[in-house]
Amino acid sequence: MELDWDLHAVVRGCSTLTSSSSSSSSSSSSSGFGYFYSQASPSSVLDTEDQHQQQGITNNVMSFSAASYSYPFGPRTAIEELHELCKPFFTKSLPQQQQSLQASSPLSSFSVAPPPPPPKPVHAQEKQQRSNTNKHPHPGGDSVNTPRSKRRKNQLKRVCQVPVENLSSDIWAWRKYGQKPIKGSPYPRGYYRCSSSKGCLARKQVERNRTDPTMFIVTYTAEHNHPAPTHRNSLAGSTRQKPLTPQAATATTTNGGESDEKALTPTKSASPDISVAEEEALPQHCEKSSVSREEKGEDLADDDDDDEFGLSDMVIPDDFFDSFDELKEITGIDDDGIRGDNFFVDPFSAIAMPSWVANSAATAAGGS
DNA sequence: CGAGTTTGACCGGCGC
DNA sequence: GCGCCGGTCAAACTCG
Repeated sequence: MELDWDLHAVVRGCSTLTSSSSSSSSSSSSSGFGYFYSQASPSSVLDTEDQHQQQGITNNVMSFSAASYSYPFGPRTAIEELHELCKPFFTKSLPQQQQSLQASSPLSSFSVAPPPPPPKPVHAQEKQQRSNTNKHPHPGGDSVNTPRSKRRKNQLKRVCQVPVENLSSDIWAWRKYGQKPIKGSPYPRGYYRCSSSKGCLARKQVERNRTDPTMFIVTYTAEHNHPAPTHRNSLAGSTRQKPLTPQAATATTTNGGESDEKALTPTKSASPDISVAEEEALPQHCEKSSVSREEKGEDLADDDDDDEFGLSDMVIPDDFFDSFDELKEITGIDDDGIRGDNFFVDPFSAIAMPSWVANSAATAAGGS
């Protein structure tokens, strides 16, 4: 309504922070990329909403200042770091060969779309669906697969904080299905669901950080249950994107929530925020540490299934590896690992912005 | 015509 | 139990 920011409903550059660092990190707002998982368990932790509103996102988000970040454990390669970060989320359930695959192609995890577990006897989401479908037997086919899930506390959420400059798009096609003003925040929250697959439960919420308008808070809910699209041009919604002008991009990123969204987003390219593969990877390897469901046991089981399923079905776009090559050139990283400090100068922009991605990001940002 | 966005209404979780 | 507020639906609309 008032904002165009939703166009930037893009997450990229998920920082590779360890959970330990998250616990110790305090706040840092700017150039970092933060993320955290909300724990919507019944008893504890504030839900992300509350966190945002009551404490300010930066206090709760593990912000990551790329420029200043340094490894406490001595020289490591980015790949190793990624592996390290991913371990908790992959090794547990990964078959041996998949693990080796991951090792040989570290970034493969970026394109993995851990889908929601297939039908299982007792599943939080399923229970959720059941109850929802019972209560809301929406005739529409869409609603059958994506029942209203108002059981917030049972939802798995992964929250990322993305600086404006790191906004881009992802390989997934997102369709906006709603936007609401959030109490206490001058900026509305946009609601997106995956439009790549009708049955996909993946959703994300995008809102501007009220304490730092230059940051966007992206909350992922559920997982994709299908492989990532192999080519951007196959993404639904991309047709709406218009060439983005730098001015437009600036406007969208700097106009706080107060700006008129419609004015800024005449083309309605808002949501097809297409982001890089890593966006998807972002929640995963960035920090699958905070899963929020009522029952952690279930969480683990579900995650296992997710990972396993996702990897088996994973599709890695050719462009993706091309992009990685670009990254290596840009960062000076060779196959042996990181060379120099520049890798973390803006690791996400590099990783997340391969040429084709950069273009789409610009389109998305501007199109909005 | 298909796919996406906008937007008001509805529903239910959650806090008091 | 009540009310607030977040999440979702779905009709209407826009755009290519």
